[in-house]
Amino acid sequence: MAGAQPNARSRLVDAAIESFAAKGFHGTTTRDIASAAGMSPAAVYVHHKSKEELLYLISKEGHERTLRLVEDGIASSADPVAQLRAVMHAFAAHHARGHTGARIVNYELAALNDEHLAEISEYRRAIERRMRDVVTAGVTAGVFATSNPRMTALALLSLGIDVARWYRDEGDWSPEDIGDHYCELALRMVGAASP
Amino acid sequence: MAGAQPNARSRLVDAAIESFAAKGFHGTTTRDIASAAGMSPAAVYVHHKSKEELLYLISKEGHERTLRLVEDGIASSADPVAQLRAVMHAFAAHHARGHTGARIVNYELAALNDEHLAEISEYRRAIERRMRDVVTAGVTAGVFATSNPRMTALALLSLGIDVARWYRDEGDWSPEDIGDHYCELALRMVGAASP
DNA sequence: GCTGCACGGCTAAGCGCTTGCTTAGTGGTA
DNA sequence: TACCACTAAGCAAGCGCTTAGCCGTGCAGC
Repeated sequence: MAGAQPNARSRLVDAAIESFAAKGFHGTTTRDIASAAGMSPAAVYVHHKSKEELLYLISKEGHERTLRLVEDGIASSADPVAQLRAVMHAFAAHHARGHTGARIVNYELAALNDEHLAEISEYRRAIERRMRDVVTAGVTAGVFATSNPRMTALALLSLGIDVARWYRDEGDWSPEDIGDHYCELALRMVGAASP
Repeated sequence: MAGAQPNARSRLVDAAIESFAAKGFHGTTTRDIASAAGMSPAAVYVHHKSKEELLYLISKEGHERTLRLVEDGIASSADPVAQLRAVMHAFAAHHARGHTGARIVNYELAALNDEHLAEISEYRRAIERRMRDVVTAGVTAGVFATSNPRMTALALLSLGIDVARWYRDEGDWSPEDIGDHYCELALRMVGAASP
């Protein structure tokens, strides 16, 4: 019936993101994904090896983007205060704007197979390390003051990640609003000197 | 073979908590639950109406406990600073200690049916209202200072909830450690005067 | 104190359906 | 004619849940 669609593969990925985010990996059937992409169930397997690999693809892409975003924030300045501001703003706004994908990235790790999970965990450790480094750099420089830099760094990421859980597009706040306020919260959490 | 077990019903609930937390509601089969409780698949339906109702039971119990915990923290004092300290300590420590159940409470809402979800959502709104009231009371009293009390209150709950996602029993920190540090973070987030 | 039997917790077996995925083939393009 | 994107049909396995019946227990009648 339909001829070749040049973007069928990515349409399937988009459909999978929508479905996994709404119903979870195990709550989504390959038929859900196919019909959300406007194709027959078999089309999924023309373009992708398995349902799990589709999840891995989404998870990997999402983690890469998040790591890049954190690294860009750090690279934007040599000052820990400015770094934290940049990272937290981008991180929180991203988890609001991209909450659909971010839900999969953060809440469907257990559905990955062992090999894929090991690879994805590496990204997560890298992200945590980057944030920890920003906080400890600020403490060392005397511009931050916190009794437990490691837990504080984890809490900063945790706070940003959880935005993906509660954020709604129809809500009162834009991703930008959230980025702004979370910036203020982050600076307070690390005990940065008041402006 | 086996005789009557007086606690079979609650053993099935415990098994469901373990299974749902580890593999998610849709990733868990009724056979998983039964065998984790040391029973045959049919035993689940002797004591519970359906798999969904088992989830509802766990979710309701968990939400009740969380709401009570927040209310107890507020009732412990008339001072917003002391109230926030009590609530945040209990809330964060609870999400660490009870991370297994808390994961179901916070991440499996979408698997509830419409009627059950409506009931559970009422609990969540009540919890949010309580936290918002503490923050606004502090702002009104002049002991807290934040540019967006509503978002700050949501962030406080969000921070506590996400503990359930990342906390591991084998980690370096006890629930008490987390309660202590999250207290400090919370007071900073609301802009409480330094001690 | 013993027997017979109703009761209720639990299981073996399996029903109808859905799952992830495969196979064989169709139809448009070059 | 060869190719490629895609589908119709369906397979084996696993799903939530039901049914029929077993077995240990407790109690009425003797």
